[in-house]
Amino acid sequence: MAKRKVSNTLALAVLGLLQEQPMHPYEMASVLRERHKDSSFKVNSGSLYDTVEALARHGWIEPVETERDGRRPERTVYAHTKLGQDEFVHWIDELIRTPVAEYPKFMAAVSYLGALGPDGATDALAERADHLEARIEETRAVLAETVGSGRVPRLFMIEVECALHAWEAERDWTRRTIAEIRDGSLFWPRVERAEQGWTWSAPADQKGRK
Amino acid sequence: MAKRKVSNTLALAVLGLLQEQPMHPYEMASVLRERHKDSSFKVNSGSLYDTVEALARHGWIEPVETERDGRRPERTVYAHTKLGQDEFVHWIDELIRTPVAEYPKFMAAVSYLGALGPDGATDALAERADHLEARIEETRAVLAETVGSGRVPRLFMIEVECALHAWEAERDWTRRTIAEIRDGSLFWPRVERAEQGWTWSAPADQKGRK
DNA sequence: GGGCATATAGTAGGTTCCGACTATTAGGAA
DNA sequence: TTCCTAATAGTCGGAACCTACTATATGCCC
Repeated sequence: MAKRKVSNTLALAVLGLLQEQPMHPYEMASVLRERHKDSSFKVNSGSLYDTVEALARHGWIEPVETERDGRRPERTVYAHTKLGQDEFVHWIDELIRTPVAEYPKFMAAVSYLGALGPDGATDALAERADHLEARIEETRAVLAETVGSGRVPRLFMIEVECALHAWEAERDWTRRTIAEIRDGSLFWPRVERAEQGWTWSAPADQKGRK
Repeated sequence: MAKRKVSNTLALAVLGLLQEQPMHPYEMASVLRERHKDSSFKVNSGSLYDTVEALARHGWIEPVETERDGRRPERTVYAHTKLGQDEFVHWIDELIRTPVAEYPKFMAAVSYLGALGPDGATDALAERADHLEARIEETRAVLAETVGSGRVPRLFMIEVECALHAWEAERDWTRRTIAEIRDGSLFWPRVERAEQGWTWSAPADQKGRK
């Protein structure tokens, strides 16, 4: 499978918005924020303008007019093309169908959880769990006042439910891990420098060596 | 909180490895792969050399010798510094403690799940669920032959358990969503262009308008 | 013992991405 | 009226990142 011409997912958001109506980049950013889509897409003005240009280069969108309001900077309004419309659907299909490796920062840190020691680790994990809890509450509130009130169809906010589910899972894992460190079921080896590489203490009678 | 000098998590991996012993970049990559850490860190030789250079620039690591074996390219061996050691622990603590926004590609695509239509969506989601299932099985196998056999302490592979948990959650959400689309409990509005913006059909008697 | 795949070690070059900045207008406080 | 802030609209320079490539050495199959 050949690599995508434009791989930034912000491009997906742009294509999505232009399915509805022509827009200029600044408006795209505003609409995305209004609809809470800025939790699924990193909406950064620098990236946005780059992305729009790249999409135009490849013929997936095209400028339809440039307006100027007083002495404000000129704005270029873009519309999607037939090509862009097809690509939009194919891209979504591919992204849903095929999981790709991602490298969340948390996973990287958990890799070296050992470096914090059992107390440092439980402390840091506990704080994370609290932050996650707060974020989960906020998200639930957003869902309640949009989908819950019938103002927005549930399908249009489905990614928020998906994210919510992921955070809940992360919170649960975090809490469970804290508990396992506390009650000793996650054994904490003491690593020591040996003449050749490292040795670590083992839970029962096992001894390991790298 | 001031921004980190080097924010690439690959730098965390480098610091982690150098806590054990001095190494040259190529060896770091090999060791990371050996230990299955390449699922938490994107190990790319180009990025690796850049990252190592950046760490050296900031004084977190330093070159200790350059060797040459026959006519092979020269290799520079690096060691961590006191600064790098402190930074390593602080960085991990921060990453664990404070969740940061990330933008997985799947979330972006789910945002526009509607574009696939109910049948296209269930089809794509089902394929994803199968891929996830396969990945989960593989990961379990890896855990069994390392931690399960007592060759590696569980703490040293804890990030693999964390990832496993996340994938299981994603698989569950995916399966549940497929079921909800099929049985109609996730209502699929038909969106239509109106004179001003868009209208969509509503499940019961509700009507919405953006 | 010739050829081919793989492991070793790193470089080069370009694209993408992002934070920080510019400049104008509108609205309200004082 | 003037000052200050927020909103509007976008630019710019540099860091990060990744792909593709170079070049040597080694093992091994036939």
